[in-house]
Amino acid sequence: MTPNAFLEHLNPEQLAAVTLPHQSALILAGAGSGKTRVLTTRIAYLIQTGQVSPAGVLAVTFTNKAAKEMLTRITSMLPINPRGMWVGTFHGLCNRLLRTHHREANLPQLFQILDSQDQLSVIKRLMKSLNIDDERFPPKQVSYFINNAKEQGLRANDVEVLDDISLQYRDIYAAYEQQCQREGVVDFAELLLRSYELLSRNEPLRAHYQARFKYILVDEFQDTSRFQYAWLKCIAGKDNAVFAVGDDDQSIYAFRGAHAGNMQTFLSEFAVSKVIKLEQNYRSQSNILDAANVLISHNRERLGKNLWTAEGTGEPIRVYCAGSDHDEAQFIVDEIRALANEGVAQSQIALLYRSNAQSRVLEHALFSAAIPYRVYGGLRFFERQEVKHALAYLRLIANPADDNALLRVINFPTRGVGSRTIEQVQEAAREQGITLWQAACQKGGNAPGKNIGSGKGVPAFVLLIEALRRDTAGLDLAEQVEHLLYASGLVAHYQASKTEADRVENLEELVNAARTFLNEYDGERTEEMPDTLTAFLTHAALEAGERQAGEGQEAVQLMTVHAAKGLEFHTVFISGMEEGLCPHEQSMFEQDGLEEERRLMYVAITRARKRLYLSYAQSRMLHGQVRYGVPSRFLNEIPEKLLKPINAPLKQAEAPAEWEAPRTLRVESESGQAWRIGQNVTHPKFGPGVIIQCRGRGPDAEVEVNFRQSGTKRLALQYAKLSPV
DNA sequence: GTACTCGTCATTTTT
DNA sequence: TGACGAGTAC
Repeated sequence: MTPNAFLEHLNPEQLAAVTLPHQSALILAGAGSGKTRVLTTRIAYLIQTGQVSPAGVLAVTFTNKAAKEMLTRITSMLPINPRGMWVGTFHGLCNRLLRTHHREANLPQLFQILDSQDQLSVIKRLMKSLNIDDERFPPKQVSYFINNAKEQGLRANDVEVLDDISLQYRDIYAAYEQQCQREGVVDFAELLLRSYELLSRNEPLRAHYQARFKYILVDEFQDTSRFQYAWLKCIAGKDNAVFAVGDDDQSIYAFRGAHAGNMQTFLSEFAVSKVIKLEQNYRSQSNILDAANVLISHNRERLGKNLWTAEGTGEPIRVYCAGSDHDEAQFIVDEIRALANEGVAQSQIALLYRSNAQSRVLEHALFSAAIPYRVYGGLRFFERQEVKHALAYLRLIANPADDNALLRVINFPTRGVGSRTIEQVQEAAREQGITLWQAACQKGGNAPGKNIGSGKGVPAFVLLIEALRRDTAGLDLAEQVEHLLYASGLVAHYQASKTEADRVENLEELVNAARTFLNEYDGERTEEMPDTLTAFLTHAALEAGERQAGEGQEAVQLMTVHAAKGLEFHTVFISGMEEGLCPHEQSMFEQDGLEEERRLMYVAITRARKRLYLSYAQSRMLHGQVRYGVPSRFLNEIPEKLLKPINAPLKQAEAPAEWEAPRTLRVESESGQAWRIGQNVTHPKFGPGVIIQCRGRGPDAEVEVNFRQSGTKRLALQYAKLSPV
């Protein structure tokens, strides 16, 4: 393929972004503006034109899914081995770095990764052994404290101590650090921190990577945390080009550390002279986009951007006022039925809500109506209890020092190792400064040391693990997993259970997962990851797998607004448009909480291609109590002209004051210039803003504009020196 | 070891 | 309301 072939269908802004010379740039990519396309085409273009070799490309994404998607698209454009490129999540890339340089990073090559669950159980165990009151210091808080410190790049020694409480937190952090180091395990935050320390302290290594990665591309840049930004800055150095793609209006993860302010910082620190806005939307019709534009214009903290489409106006946004949450659900069900008659595929219909608890009523109504549906959320494959048990056996085979894995399965399935016995093993390990496995072996092998426990459980366990290690030695990964499932008694345990028999299926699925993994990765064994088993365990920790939900079949899609980011549907229902729910009341306590809620709403609206429903309920069952709701303020922020109330009036009827020119969607000034709701404009005095209302015609035509700096103003077109942006 | 009760709590979530 | 964790009783 010639470079021209994949540049052909790009619009001018996309083309400019794709073909940008070697310099740092910010691409403000609105919803549905072809962001992934730009990113992947740029990589393909750079390689194809010989500006960089695959090995010189570093691309960071936020999810594994996005990384995979990017690789697939690139390899479909170019016949290259993607292995040379570094494409992955921050954590995935850090893992790769640390495996390659484990010695310099002071880690065992086969270090294991703790997911959040594992981290919490390590903390609980640690606190118990230190006799720390978990009422005064809830383990969840402790993990938050540790992750937070790491996110700021702080080791336990660096944490500022203000009082006894923070002293205690710091001490736990220090003990936790030691413990992880001893066990050869690393948590998510540690992956980042450790690799940052590695690069920042090891000058030759840093120079090596800076010389290598000429082109660094970052997806979803608005979701980077402060530390991730620092990491990028470190690896980019002075001379490399960072191509950051993001949308500040879609920043909805501040609560977990995303810092959209990185965009501004990036502009100044990387001396960015090129900001390209991708504003043409290829997804939604203009009523939907205009609503989104006007809504988001109420946010003050913006870089500014306005979506437009060539797709036509489309339908008005339907607004439904329900008496109760049940009514609301019933209304949605009825509409879905009607849509089905119109031929809309069920999988093209999404029901979005702010919080998971809201899905219950909807599910109930769908179920009663026999409409198939899929709920996204809940546990993921590698987070399931039975899968984690099986993985714990694997981890023990790979690394006997993994105390956490040992504790997970020493008595599962039960083999007569009670809590007392476990305590004795822990005590023996602590006294002698050895791992739990070593302590257990003492007991098992009748080696010198205290006699632990009274039963045969511990020796049996030791023998089992040793047998597993021996018997799986010559097998491939899938066979190892399969062998372990039966030899450990896991399968037998679940088969015998009345309530948990369905877990056997997931265990069998784990064998499939291992086989798939083997097929995909085995041919690509590299020096940085020589051990297939550890590679698989890493994969399981870093990539928790699909959210459950029956794949493939036609079904209505239910999910939170957060989960819907990046997706699109023919029809979208946004339910629960009530104050307290959307915007969520909890968000009011947060810094810039309301603006984030508005962005959330913006994301939700821009998921719809053709049809959008907003519904709210006057009463709703919440926490076992009936709550009476008021329509969300966001409804009022959307121009009435774009809305079509389905039943009740949207607002309380206002006393008709003085006569007002009828509101319209568009007006023309006498010069013939057309103005429409949602349009970006600029005024010599008030600066940039967005049109939120249009009234009248001819010489009386006027518009209401929400200016970024000076708020809402009503302007007569005849006099105002307004110009389109 | 399991089955039960009681009390607590209640956004959003990826790695 | 209902899910989950801790603690207790058999």
